[in-house]
Amino acid sequence: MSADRLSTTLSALADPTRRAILARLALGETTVTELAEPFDMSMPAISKHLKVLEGAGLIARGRAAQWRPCRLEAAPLKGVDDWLDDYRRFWEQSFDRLDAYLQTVQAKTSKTSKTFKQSKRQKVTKHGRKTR
Amino acid sequence: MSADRLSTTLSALADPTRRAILARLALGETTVTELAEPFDMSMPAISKHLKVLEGAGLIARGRAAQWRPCRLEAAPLKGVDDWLDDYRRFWEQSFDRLDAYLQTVQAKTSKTSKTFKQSKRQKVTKHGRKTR
DNA sequence: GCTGTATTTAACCTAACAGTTAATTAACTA
DNA sequence: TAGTTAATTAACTGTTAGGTTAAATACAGC
Repeated sequence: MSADRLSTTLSALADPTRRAILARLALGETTVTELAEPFDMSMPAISKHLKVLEGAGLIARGRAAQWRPCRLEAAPLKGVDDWLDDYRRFWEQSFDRLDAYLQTVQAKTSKTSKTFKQSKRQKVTKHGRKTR
Repeated sequence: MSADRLSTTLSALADPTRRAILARLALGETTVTELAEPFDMSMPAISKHLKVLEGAGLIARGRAAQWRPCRLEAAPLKGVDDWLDDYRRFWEQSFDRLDAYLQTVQAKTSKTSKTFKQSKRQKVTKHGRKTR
């Protein structure tokens, strides 16, 4: 019993139904019935998924009459992001090489290399890499 | 059979043994025996973990005589990072509120608020938030 | 071709996971 | 109080995950 926090978070996220639930909750707090609505699945099944998400600290549940409103708790996701940090350089690195290569190619087929100067305000490269 | 890519990636990452293997591979390519060494686990168990990682595209395997060198393939991790993007604001938001609060507190206990001006070169706040 | 080394495959076990239906709890409503 | 709605719990089922040991495969060197 009781795997480490990150393992619990990741295995909670590994299920597409649970990720869809989180996506819905990103739009705002809602009830179990409304959360269940898009899925071709029984209520108890949804209830179990919510329990898993709650166990991972990814949602919190309140109480309002017979409803149990759920809301997103994103804190554990930061744990995933932090873990990813150690690996970020691996995919950014390869894109950097690709960028360099593409610039070389473009420099050869173009009259002036100034055409390819990037704006300093640009936040994301064409390969979807974030600036940090 | 065949879950979606992101689910496959996340469930591969949900196991601490497999994450430890990736951490080792981040240091460089190596053999199965060396990967197995730190774990109190049989070789076939490690072999299965590697198969899962390979299935998720997180490692690639070469061949050199009787050895099968493994190397990290970080591309699927970018998929996780991209998925996280939609949620990043949720934890950053709460830290922003905390920052604001702390600044208010500090402003009250300090003579001059200029003390708290942040350097433009700073990449990460004291709460470990990345600038984007 | 035999022997040793690296690794995988096969067969098996157990526990956990994702789902079901039926019963139960909890709260509002008439 | 009886009935309705929201959600969970209980009990059960089939499948998958993660581990084991023993056997098989692949290659190198003698």
